[in-house]
Amino acid sequence: MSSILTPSTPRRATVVTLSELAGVAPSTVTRALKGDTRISQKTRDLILGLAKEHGYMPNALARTLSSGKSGLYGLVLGPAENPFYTELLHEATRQAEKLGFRLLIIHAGAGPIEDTTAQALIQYQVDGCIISSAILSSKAADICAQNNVPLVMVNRVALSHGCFVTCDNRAGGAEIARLLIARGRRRFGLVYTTSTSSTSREREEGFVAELEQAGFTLSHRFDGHSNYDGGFEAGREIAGLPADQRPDSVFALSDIMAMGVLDALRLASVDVPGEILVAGFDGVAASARPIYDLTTIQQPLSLMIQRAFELLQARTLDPNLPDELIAMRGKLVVRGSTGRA
Amino acid sequence: MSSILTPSTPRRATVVTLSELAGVAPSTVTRALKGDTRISQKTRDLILGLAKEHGYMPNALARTLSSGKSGLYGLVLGPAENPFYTELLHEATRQAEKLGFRLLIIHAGAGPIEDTTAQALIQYQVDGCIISSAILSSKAADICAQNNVPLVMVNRVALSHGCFVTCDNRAGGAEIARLLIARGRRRFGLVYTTSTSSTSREREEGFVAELEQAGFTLSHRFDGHSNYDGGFEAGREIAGLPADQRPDSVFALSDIMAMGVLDALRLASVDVPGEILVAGFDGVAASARPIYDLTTIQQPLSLMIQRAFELLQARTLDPNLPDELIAMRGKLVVRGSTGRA
DNA sequence: TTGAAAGCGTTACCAA
DNA sequence: TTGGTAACGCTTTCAA
Repeated sequence: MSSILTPSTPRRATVVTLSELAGVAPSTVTRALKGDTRISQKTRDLILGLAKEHGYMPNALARTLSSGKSGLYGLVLGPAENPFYTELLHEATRQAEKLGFRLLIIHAGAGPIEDTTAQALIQYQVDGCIISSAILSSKAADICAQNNVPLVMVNRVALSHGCFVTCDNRAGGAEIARLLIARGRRRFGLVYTTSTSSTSREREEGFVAELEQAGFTLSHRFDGHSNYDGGFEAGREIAGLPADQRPDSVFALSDIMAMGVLDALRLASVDVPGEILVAGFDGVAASARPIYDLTTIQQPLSLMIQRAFELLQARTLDPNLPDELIAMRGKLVVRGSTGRA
Repeated sequence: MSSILTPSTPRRATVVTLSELAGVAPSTVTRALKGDTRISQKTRDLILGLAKEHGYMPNALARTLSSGKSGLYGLVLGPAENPFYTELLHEATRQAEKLGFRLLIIHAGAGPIEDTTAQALIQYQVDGCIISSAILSSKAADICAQNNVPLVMVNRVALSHGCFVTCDNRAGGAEIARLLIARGRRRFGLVYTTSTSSTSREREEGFVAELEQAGFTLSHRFDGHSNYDGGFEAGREIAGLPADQRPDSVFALSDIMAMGVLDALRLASVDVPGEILVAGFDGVAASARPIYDLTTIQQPLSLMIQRAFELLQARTLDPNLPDELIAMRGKLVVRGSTGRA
């Protein structure tokens, strides 16, 4: 309404504006707005009415300045070519919305996090930060520590500072190993990744340890570069081997790589699961597509994010809480890519 | 360093802190920090030295309060199951980082944007907002208009208020039609979507208009629901038709749906491009995977985002600029899914 | 139940 | 070249 009367940049209503309109003090307006009980019904109604009428919106940034809490969480996202991070983004956004927080995108992509990125966290006074996958330089971590910004890593473990929430990657890797062994497989291929990610290293360790426990060993290793193309390339190499030298089962450390493997095998007319069994890890939505029908370890993403927020919120209230390290067991989802028992 | 000496929540250095340390006025510190020229080399060095020594970080929120610019842009993301939005997120993040802006995730997903979402934009004083795909209620749009928040839609057109940057969807649809016709096709299938998205409607119109111009008409229509599963379902329906009643070519209005179509056809052993040609729209990275090898219209995403930021920045400086409506021509990328000439 | 005033960290403006 | 001070919008504490 008012914008029609004042064509040139109408000023937004503020607490002071409203207080003048209502003939009360600014503090009274604040109280009425946040539902403070000790305030007369009459003035409250008056103020609430004025607020609505003038389309009042609190300035969250000003609030931060005086209250110290910004309601902002930083989000550092891994390379979203991997749908796992896409799903993580969705889930985090959904939950943040419900909790009344906002997410500041700090980084998205494969590269490491620059120091300037960490600085943005400080400058925007985030109440905490969720870091998935990407690598935080130790200097950046120091910056956060010095400025009391709580950190929670999701799907990777923390170096020296910060909480983390992960899947029990070792147990998941072991479970895949047991499944493949139970299916009578003896020549095990692994599509790994050289990224410094703790996550994939743990999955590999769990897998290999379980194999060795059963008296077996890895027969092939392929670098899948943590992405589809890397998986695809691995699949091509496998298909290119003479049939009697191929692995009879392949564990790709993430679904996105497994998808690449499956597509390459399909193009080469190698039958899955007839000739080779394939398993992945993560449980992204695409793994359930009929074309992939991929056996995988499903991460409890929603719960992981929920815990991450809880850790963050707790540390916003009490910065001196010690770091907590949470691991959740993933769920084995057996699908067609590993055949029938 | 100082944090070691003061274990209990060390206070961050501020402009005032530094000014006291240096024995100058706060305004002098501000000037030195932002590289104002008219300041003596000596004081500048002194102040810069102190700033570094004490790990000073400007408080971006306080800055907003007094300068009016937050350096924050809102980002409303469509359902990121569609890799197009994932790529958009990446590109926007990358460019924002380079420009010194931060992105506030306002929404991600299929649902419409609630009014509370629009409120968040106002409350966090964003300098502008990029909206991709999702639907902004007209009330939400009003809220933005009333509060002078510049809006730029990417990949969809604006209702009544706001700029937009899109692909020339009609021209793209027409180009696909010409290609299919040139390949000798006569029975044209369309995988459309009922979402209110202007984008897909335009693509469809361009496609159909070009067909009719050449004396042809659509023979089949399938609702693909804008996602993979919908495309897959459409593909199954197509494969389920008697061979002589199937379309001999299919245009899916987005790559993600086309991928579903291709997978369904493959599972049903329908040969592409032998029996049916398939084309998509968007040019997402996955369309280039050998398994899909999908002919598509490639949107100039990077440039689109760049323009979007430019529009936003210009309107931050001058809120009275009229809305600008930019369309860019996409590039036809011919791949194997439409066969050889 | 309400008011007054100080303070959050930064910038901008007017003086000196 | 620098200083002083008000202002941004909100919260909080202390008084009334």
